[in-house]
Amino acid sequence: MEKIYNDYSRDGIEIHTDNFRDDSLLRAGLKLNHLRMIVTIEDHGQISAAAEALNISQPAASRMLSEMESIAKTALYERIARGVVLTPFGSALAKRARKILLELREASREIAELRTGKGGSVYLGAVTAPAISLVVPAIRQVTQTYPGIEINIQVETSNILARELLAARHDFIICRIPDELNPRLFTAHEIGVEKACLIVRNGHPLLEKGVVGLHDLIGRDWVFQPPGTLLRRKVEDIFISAGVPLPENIVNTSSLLLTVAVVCKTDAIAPIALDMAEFVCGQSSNAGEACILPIDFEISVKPYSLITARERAMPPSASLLYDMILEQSRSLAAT
Amino acid sequence: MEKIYNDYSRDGIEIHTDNFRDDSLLRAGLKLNHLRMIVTIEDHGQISAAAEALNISQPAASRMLSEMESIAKTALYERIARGVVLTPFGSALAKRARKILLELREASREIAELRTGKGGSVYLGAVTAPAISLVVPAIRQVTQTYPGIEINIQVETSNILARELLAARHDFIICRIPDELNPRLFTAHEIGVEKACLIVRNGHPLLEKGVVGLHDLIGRDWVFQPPGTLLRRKVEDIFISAGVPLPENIVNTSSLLLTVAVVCKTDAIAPIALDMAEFVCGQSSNAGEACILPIDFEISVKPYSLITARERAMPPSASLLYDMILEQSRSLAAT
DNA sequence: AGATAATATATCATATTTGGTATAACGTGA
DNA sequence: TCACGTTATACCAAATATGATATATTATCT
Repeated sequence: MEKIYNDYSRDGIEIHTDNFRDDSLLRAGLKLNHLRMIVTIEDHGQISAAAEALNISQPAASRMLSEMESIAKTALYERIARGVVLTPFGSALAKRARKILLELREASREIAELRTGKGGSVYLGAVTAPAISLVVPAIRQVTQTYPGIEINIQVETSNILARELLAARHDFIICRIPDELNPRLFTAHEIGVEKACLIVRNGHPLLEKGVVGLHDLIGRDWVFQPPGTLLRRKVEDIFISAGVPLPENIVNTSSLLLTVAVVCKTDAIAPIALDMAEFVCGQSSNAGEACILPIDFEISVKPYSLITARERAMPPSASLLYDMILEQSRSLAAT
Repeated sequence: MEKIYNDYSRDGIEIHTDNFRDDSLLRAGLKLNHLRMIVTIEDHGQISAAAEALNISQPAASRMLSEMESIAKTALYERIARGVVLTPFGSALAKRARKILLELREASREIAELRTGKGGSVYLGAVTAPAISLVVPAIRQVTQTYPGIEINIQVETSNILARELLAARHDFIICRIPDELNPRLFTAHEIGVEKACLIVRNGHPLLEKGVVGLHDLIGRDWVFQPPGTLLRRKVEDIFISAGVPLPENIVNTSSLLLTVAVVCKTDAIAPIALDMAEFVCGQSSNAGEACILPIDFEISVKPYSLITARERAMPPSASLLYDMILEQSRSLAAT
């Protein structure tokens, strides 16, 4: 008989697990739908709501939960005022169940990718800067290796992206890990620092100065993102650290388009991500009328990382794109 | 209704996955026993052998496989001369199936641990040196935190341990990754270098010299492990590099006990792992008649690492012991 | 105490699963 | 061509699952 090779070794050495016959949950009759049930119970906190989400009647859901308790030989939930809450046993099982169902979903995805002969699909999110500087070049590369690959990119804030990753709607993300989320949930490789710069319109008076300093910026007009945003606080910190009065004439907007439009048509100064600025100032459009103001200080914001959820499966296509982006960031760092 | 907290965040922010309703394998009726089937087929290469392993008849196994192909909408195996081989689709599914079943087994283990109130169980393997220098101290610590924890340690060579890990019979291992296995299958943290030293009996003539050099060792009697072993090759390399003739009067044995016995009763010199030597020379037994020979060179063998299988689940008790060993190795490195 | 929201249990009907045995079909080697 | 090893299919019986409706029970709030 031809030898069956696993990919454990370089030269085909067979390594077998046992066939899981001793697994008590398996032996007792646990089913995949039980796993869906407990995950849905954890999400909704009510048996009737979970039943609705799973398209079964409430008594059917209740009985399925009782079945699970017989299988696990322990209480998995208890009633509270309005609904149920999982016990530590139930939570432990729900956590595993979620991972199992995610793995199964990735199996579905992988088989679908293999079956269609396409290059597969990838779901990723990125904050704006690396979306442009890293993802776009890597996409160009990967579509040559995987003709027909389907790439889904969400460009959003780190807070939103991190939650989408945890909710398993992304394979990986490029952003920073928000302070209010537990960093142990993630695996992160720092791949860049999100630098910013100031842009002004072509012909702006400050451009005649060569390189400008903080003091040259006093009393000027500004376009800023809303108060509290990261970039804005960073610029404010630079002013405060240097003992320079904060800008006073400010337009507030979170829209990059509006920011650029204002900058092009007025003498306002706007801080934006360096990668974004290089993109904007290189376009042969109205936006091409803006340019980067040479300054004698640096605006660094927090680093961003290539982030996955811990112990999360990734299909081959996503792994490939991940690796390409990582490589791209190393190339950029080396120049 | 009381808020249901996942452990995603520090202050209880709910993040929901969808309820997996779009998962094509799930919708099409995939069952956990299908997963057992395909894993067992991959392991055995024959439907009749897999049927036997799963305690069902051959026709039942054959039909189950056909069912799976209907569910996956693709061919998962093809017949060969004697038995079957998995297609790339089948292999992809088997890989995921194995992970799912391992996760489920860990769920069983975790629930059993929680239910019995014991400290849980851990399966680990270690090569001899760190088994003594790191695992024993960590075990002392962990049994205080987890009274009743059940720890299973296999002390073996790296080749054997790595295969046992891949076969999911260990939670983690401490050894080096064998050259013939694919290192991408593992996650490794280097935690120590397996240093070796020379031992001689108390009263050995060389002890009168204070610190001895390579030239002092010419023409002496030796006890070595068999030709080709790591430590022996390392010592031979040291001699060759210094242009010193290799030892000629050699006893070959892989038995540590025999090695120590010979050293105690003759003027032979033996290289053994430093951690082992410190253990051996500290005993109030016959072995206590040996001591470490002060030498003016160092015998380093390959580093050893704390190793897990990639993307493998670990129960809390195993994670705790893993972390303790890692901490222990950092403490040792800092002194 | 009563109303309300939610869960638990009983019962039923129908469908599905699951294992077996028997045997046909296939692929290979001599 | 035949023998052998292995898989594939047909058919059957029994068990199990799965959903529903009806209604009992529980917990909380007013």
